Amino acid sequence: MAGDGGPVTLRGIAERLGLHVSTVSRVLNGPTGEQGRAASAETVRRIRDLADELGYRPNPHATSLRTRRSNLVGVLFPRLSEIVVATIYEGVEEEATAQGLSTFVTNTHDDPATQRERIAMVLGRRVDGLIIGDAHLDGAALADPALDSTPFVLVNRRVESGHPAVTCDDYQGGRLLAEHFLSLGHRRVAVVAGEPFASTGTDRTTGFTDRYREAGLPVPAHRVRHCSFDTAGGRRAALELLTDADRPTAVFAVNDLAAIGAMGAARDLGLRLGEHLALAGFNDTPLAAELPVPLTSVRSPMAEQGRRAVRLLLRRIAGEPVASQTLPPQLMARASTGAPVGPDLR
Amino acid sequence: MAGDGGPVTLRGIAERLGLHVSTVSRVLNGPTGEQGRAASAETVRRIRDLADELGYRPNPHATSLRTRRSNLVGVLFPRLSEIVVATIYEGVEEEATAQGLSTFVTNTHDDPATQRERIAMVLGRRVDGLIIGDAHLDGAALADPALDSTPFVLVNRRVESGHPAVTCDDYQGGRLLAEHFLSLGHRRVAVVAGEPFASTGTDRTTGFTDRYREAGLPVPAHRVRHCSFDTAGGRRAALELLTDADRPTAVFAVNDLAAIGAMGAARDLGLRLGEHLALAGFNDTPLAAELPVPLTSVRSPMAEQGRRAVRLLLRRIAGEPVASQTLPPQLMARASTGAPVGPDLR
DNA sequence: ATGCTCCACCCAATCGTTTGCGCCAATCGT
DNA sequence: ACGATTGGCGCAAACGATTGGGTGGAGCAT
Repeated sequence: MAGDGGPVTLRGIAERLGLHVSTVSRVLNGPTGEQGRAASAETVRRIRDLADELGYRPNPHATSLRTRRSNLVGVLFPRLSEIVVATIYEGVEEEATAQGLSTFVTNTHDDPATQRERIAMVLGRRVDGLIIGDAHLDGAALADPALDSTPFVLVNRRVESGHPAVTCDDYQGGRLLAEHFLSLGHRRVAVVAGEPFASTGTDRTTGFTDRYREAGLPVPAHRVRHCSFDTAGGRRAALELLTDADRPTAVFAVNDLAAIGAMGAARDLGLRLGEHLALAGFNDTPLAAELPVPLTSVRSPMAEQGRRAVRLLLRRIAGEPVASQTLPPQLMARASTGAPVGPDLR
Repeated sequence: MAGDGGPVTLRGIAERLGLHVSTVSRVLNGPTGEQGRAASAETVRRIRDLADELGYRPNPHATSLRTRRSNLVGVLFPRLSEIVVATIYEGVEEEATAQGLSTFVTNTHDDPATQRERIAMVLGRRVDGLIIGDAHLDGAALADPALDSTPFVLVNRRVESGHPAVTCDDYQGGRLLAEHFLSLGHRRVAVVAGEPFASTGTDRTTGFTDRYREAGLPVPAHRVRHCSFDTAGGRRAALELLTDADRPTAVFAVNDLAAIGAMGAARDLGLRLGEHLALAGFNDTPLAAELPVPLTSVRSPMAEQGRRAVRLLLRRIAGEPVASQTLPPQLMARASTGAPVGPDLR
């Protein structure tokens, strides 16, 4: 089909048909419905037939150059190898594809310099907008003046300044878990809090500690431990918390990965989950339920966040007013959280 | 700085300087080194100064249109939410960035129709080449004639027809594990084999069973169970294998996720890992070591695969002859694999 | 003075589309 | 029968960059 001479262009089609390229362009861009007023019904048919006989695909570079619209969006994440992020991205990709957009996705490793560099890079690619999933609470990287001319929305993490974002209601998620721990009778609790620059971690932590404070059991500062979001960080933080003289009976790790690290720490200390120690994570990743001791976690709508972020961005690009959205979390109680046990237990 | 009138173009710079755009283009494209022969030293300086005072970034659409080179590569994976894949992609992205390329990455969910559609999509975006990480052994989706005109390489999975690929030496990895099980004295072993269309699973399986056959202990067909690559699949397959009358003493799951599913199954059956049952995975994902019972696994160089795939693709694009590469795996023995125990145990 | 070589630039075509405008013929109204 | 519509297309100018081919003048040797 596409055999002949190089890629099929509008001009190629026009010449074969003895028409002008502008006519062909109008027809091919016009609505598929019978009547635009692009050309006569007969001509329309001939053009359409030849176009897909030849497998014509418009050259996006030419189109973008002319229209100043690239149908490209840039997507920034700390690291795609984290399942939560990857799942959000799946939602982004799904919706973007549905809307005829392509995405440039890139890992910034939460490094401010890389963030700036990558923002510059996608902007250089002339994206129509960007979806930022690695924002730091202070919004530093977003202050780049180059961003003034390109619309963007946040996803996954929000920012203090209140830029439009789609996130899980992390604060509420933290409260849910606190509620759960309280109902189980845990009074001495701790938080593996993740990175202080990520709203996911801080909001979950705040929701949790707020609820505990309201219950008259404020969580002391030394029982809130910041750490990296991975297993290694969770492990270290948990180790410190659990070797404390006054060991907490329940630990909330602000994501499942950190929780798994905490499991490792508990194992090393000879503590059995659900018996000696209650442990909960966040995000309800597919692993949580399969672990030897199934992990209590808070389910957050990840792919949905991604889909909504795309739609939000589209509205921003269209110049419509937009507001942030938060999606409701859901508690998934499992065996890793049980009633507290007395200090006599070893 | 970029304040004034719209985006900075070559023409804008040329006009301000009273030069011709072609001169500016040559200077800005020329080597940074003092002496091309683009223009006088003085002119070069003036152009460079103004260009970065104004924050000039060439419009990639215009460049691509003219040069027929997009510096874009398409990347196909089954699903980015699998950590192995995501890690390979990190390698791809790192190297691509280093080489001045941008990537379109997309999830095909191992669905042939989606694969074809996505290939068409990235081709439509006029990528310079593609990196395919979701190939099926039969190479069906690669037969698309549209692919004839665009170079591509495989990563992660190879294909029967031998198209250039960068993979882990999965066969060798399977053998390593068989060796390990043999040295521990396991004679009745089983394989959670993953999807039959993915070379990763089949090669690991074949390596494993070959080694056992060589040891005079062929693994019967009913002890090799195909399943999806996720925890659910691993769980189901393991459940079937472990409820067999003649229960195997050791199980090799061809990836860590399936292994975790198998852990769930073992847990449900009351089997303790490393005591009643030896279990091993593949890929040595960061979780493996942190699990309550640390999981024996085979480490495969994932990011390195990605980096090499990019370099291989670049050579292909340049028209150089290329050959497939396999990277050596490495056994990481941990507590989940222990010596076999008699049938009396419960 | 003449012819040559270089240097430092400029010219203009081109990549493939989009889009405001204009033109010609057929049709319509009266 | 004649001016006014209108349908159906063609024209040409963009969009921003690259690149093969000039061109004019300075510098040099003869």
